[in-house]
Amino acid sequence: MPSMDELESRAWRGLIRVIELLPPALDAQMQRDSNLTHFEFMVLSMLRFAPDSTLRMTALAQGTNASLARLSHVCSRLEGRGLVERFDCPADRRATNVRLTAAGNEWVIAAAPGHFATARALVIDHLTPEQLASLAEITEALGLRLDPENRTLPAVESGTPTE
Amino acid sequence: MPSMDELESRAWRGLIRVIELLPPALDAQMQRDSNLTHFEFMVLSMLRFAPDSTLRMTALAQGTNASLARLSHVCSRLEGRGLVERFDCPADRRATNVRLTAAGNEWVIAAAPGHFATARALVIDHLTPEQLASLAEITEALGLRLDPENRTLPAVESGTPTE
DNA sequence: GAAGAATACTTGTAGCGTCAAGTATAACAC
DNA sequence: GTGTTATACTTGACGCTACAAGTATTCTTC
Repeated sequence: MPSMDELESRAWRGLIRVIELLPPALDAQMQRDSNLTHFEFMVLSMLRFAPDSTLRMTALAQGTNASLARLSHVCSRLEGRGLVERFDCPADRRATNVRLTAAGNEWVIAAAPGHFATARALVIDHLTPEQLASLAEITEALGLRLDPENRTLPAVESGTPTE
Repeated sequence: MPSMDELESRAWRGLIRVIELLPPALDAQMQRDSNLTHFEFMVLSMLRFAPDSTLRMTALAQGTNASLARLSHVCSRLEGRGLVERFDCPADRRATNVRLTAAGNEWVIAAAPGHFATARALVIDHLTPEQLASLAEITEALGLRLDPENRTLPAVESGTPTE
């Protein structure tokens, strides 16, 4: 029977706990201070640093670890609020581009400091440089394994090796 | 302007990635194999190891890192499926107790192996013992900070003894 | 160059979680 | 005892995400 030893169990329960508590905490701050979801903030942030503040839906979905359906809904809302705009991609007419509007740009810029402060207050400031290095290593390893359908990383290789 | 250095940024992005991807992955396996949410599985598991398979709602909420409202909804569904039953707590009539039914017990027991296998396949098997130790340390530190209203840790001070 | 397959989305529906409000009991103050 | 406050939930409405199905292009193969 597959059970866990003490160390494995501690790590697992700790991870689950963080996973249950961190997202609501991030959303709460964002909602309160900027009327945004944490995910919406990520979307706007990615656009902000993209060339011409524009990305294709697929690229944006990959960059934010989200499904296309989820992103589509979110973009509809953001578009309704005037923070982004969508237009057909001239190069590939199946695709649609999303661009940050001027209003959207101002909105992210205003939201960013609070977000970084929260990231520090909730996570970064409580870890030593060694722990930060471990966390980066660990989460990068897990990220590779967790991406089920190659949604989130540019498909550098053809396949994910399965057990 | 509070920004992040390279190491902080890697750790943060990695953590966010895991947080976005792991919960859906856990839910997907549970849903497919046992028709349960990962959270529902946690609820049933906690009850399974509680004395008399019974816990008060508050204790159960703390143990699963959830709000009382969320737990209440979930228990209603589980009760509807006959996996748990609720009854008034004789010691404190404000409180309600939740008990695992026989059917519920069988259901968790059947679901557990698949869950542990998934935990291994997605997380544990990809980490060295040192990384597991780091992860336990890190997540426990973060967990302490993340608990907003002291919901999730047993209130050691005021004491919530069962019955 | 036409059929079939793959890609890139969009949309509708259903389910789960959060928030706000409500009820009932207990504990405390005086 | 009585009034006030705190605790322990429950419930209803709303928002967000997943899933499934649908549409419109592009690619591939022959």
